[in-house]
Amino acid sequence: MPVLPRSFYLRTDVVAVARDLLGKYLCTWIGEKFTSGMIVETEAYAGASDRASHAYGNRRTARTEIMFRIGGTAYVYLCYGMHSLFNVVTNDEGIPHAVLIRGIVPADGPEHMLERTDKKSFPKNPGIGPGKVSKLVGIHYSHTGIDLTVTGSNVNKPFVWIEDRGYRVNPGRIKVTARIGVGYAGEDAHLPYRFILVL
DNA sequence: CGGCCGATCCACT
DNA sequence: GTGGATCGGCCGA
Repeated sequence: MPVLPRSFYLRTDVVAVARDLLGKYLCTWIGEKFTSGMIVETEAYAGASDRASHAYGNRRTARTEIMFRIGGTAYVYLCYGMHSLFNVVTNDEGIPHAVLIRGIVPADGPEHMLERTDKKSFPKNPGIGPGKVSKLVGIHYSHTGIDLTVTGSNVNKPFVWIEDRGYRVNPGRIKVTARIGVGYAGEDAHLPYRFILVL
């Protein structure tokens, strides 16, 4: 399956990248297990000019440094002390744009996902919610910085990448809303930067 | 070094 | 609809 190339992530419009990630497949080879899910919800974070972004005003810290890397890098951080949230860095090196992956529909390796969530069967929407996305595919905040354009499966080393499997998204099925949990961002809290693929 | 709070989830009522 | 879990990041002293 075609892995999304560097050029996909290098585009300058982070909002367009967030929209285009709908229908793509988030894949991981972690802990000797392969799992994947189709992306159905994303949020764009426009870096320096976006009050909701961790990198607002080009703020650099040990954590946000990853956001300044070249597009196609994974930015994963811990939220509420217990959830690893997975983001895709976009744009050129030095421009801290990112897309938060908020929801997936399980595809490959459902048995591993059930094991990771300690369940016998899937509930209604098992992969909706950014914390659940990471839980299902095995992503941990220690995986921040991984190169998303490199894939692999046969050594004991974590790999994370995104594939285009040819699923064609009907634009009429994309719902656009404001982002979740960013009330502190003032006017930027209302920006239409959240994309949901209604199946 | 202390303290506050977060791009959340789930069990329980 | 509500609150508890649970801890790294960040800021100010």
